[in-house]
Amino acid sequence: MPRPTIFDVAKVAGVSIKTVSRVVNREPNVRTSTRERVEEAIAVLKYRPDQSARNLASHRSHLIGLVYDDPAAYDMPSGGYILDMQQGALKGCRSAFSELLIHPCDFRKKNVGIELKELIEETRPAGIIVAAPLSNMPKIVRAIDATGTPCVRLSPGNDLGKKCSVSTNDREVSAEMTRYLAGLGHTRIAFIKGNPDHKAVANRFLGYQDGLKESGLEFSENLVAEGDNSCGSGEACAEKLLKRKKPPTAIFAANDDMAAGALRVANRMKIDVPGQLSLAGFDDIALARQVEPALTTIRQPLVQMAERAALMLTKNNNGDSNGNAHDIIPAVMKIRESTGRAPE
Amino acid sequence: MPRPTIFDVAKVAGVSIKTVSRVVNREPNVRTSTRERVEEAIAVLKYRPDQSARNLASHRSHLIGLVYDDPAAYDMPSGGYILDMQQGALKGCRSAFSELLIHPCDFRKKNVGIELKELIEETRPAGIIVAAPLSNMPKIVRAIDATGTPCVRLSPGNDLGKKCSVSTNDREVSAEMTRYLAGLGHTRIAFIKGNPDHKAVANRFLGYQDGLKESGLEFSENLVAEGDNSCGSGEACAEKLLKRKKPPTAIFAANDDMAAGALRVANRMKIDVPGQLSLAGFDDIALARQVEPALTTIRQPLVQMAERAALMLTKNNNGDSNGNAHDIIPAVMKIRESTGRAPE
DNA sequence: GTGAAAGCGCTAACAC
DNA sequence: GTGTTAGCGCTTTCAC
Repeated sequence: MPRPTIFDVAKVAGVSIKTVSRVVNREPNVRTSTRERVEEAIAVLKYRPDQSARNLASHRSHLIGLVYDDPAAYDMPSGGYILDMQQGALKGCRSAFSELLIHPCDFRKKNVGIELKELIEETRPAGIIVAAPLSNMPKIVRAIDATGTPCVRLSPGNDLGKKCSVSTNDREVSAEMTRYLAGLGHTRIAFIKGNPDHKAVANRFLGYQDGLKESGLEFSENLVAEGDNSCGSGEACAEKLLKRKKPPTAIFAANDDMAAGALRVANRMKIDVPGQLSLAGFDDIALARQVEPALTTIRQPLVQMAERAALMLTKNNNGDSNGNAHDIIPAVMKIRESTGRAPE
Repeated sequence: MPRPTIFDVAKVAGVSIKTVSRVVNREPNVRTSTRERVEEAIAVLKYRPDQSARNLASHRSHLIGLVYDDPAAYDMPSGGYILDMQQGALKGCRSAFSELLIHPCDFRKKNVGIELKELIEETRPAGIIVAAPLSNMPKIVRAIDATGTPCVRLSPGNDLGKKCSVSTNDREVSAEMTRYLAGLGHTRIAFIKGNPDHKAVANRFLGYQDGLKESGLEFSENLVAEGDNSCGSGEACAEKLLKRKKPPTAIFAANDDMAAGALRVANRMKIDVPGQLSLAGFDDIALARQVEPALTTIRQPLVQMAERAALMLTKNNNGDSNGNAHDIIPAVMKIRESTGRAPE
């Protein structure tokens, strides 16, 4: 039995192929009852549009590109981050009968822009999702722009510009975490900043400062260290912070990898967590639950963010009259075992 | 200027489109002089065949599918495993001007087979790479077979069958690790088995037994526990093992996630690693370097394995006269901080 | 060896 | 709101 075509669906539904096409492509001007008949026929026949035929006829592809920082390019093992994005993007693509093409790329290479442009021109995706921190890098965004491909940026930081974006409330929820730590009685709350290339992560630092202020706590540069999002940098920062004459009783790291690094240091220095030191991260990657004690962190809704981005690209959900949309999907706190009341 | 089609090339070369097609597809029955004329025309016009049109007419594509167990389907956070495979597959695909389509799927669902078959029929990939443990599951392999798509299996265990595969020497290197632990003076070396669905992981248990024998050590069921590859199951197994009246002085887990779970237990029970207990894993995922102390483990060459698989599918490198090939890429031991001499 | 014609399954433009 | 018709750029027959 050959696989059903649009003609088979049309016959079963008693309509023309054009109407089937309209339903499949979610075009307007189809009566609801007609649409339902067609949808039923599609379900009965298990019809799946042939991508090659669509692409050929429409001069577009139904591929969505997902561009992100290549985890193999350096020792940045936030695999969960990427997998979550893929999962969300895949979900969005499937619901629109599109396919996902993954494009890890290393922004440290001088010619990333050219490589990316070539890659896009070769595969002609219908749209591109760019993950942070690439989403806030001019050379990356310009390269995509040059191909004329629609693009949605994930967590581009504050420079929203003309393109669509999907972000989370990094700043607000970071303030919330800081207030939570203050509420536990901590007065010396340190912060480990992330990779400065990553603008959205920088917002977490601003949120930390907001939270301090809202809790009536003084901000001090002595309680801040700058990492690069890696676990190793978290270790280095924690060591520096904990060696201070007045060490912090709580450390809030801009991501979980760095928080995990800080935890390693605490274990090594025989500092009890959360008895003597509270530790909080951001992202809620799998690692947060695998370390001992499990990390209090903030769950970034990456899956939903990426799904939303894919939908913006595949449906025509994208925003205002200029085709702009800047969605915010809120993050939520996950209180686990690594935070507790401040020591006496 | 619109991009040139096969007609433009035919006109410039003074031949029919069929001849151009023959040249492009490296088919026989073209006079050398004709072929050269066509090739020159292609070069002059910078002609690139339109993939969609090719795919539509030929019912094939230049896509390679990578099928693996969906990490979102359960709490199995071995993200590094998947990312490494993707990286390798991507590398192989690029060198053959093909694209990679990722297909996470949940083998626990009753209708995975049907879903997978539909997905393949929709995208019509030129080949499929199936990761373990899916690669040793009849219902998965059969579903792919039913589509007639060429397929390379990654670590399918011992049931090699007719299809191509790429594996590592799980058994031999596990024996090596066991001998290494024995060489450190350990006589009660426990083993945490992995998910029994995963045949290649089962080979690691056989290797453990080989290593014991080669070291003159007695095998005992009391020193074996069965997990499911997850970090949590590693915890449960380690607890069971360490509560024995004669607890082991070394634990070898069939993967790093479970070894990390065992490490959590040791930390909780204030058992010094590696002073009182040595711990070894398998895979060398990022987590192995992020925990404290860093795990002694075995580096599985996943990147190369997946790259090899992609090349088998894209070039015609695949093996013997029956189109079979069963490549083995050896794994190597990574000795870190979690193993040391047996306590007195 | 080479070519002509007939689709592949869909979308686009326009008719009704 | 819905249908008709003509391609999209290529591969496949099969004839020469």
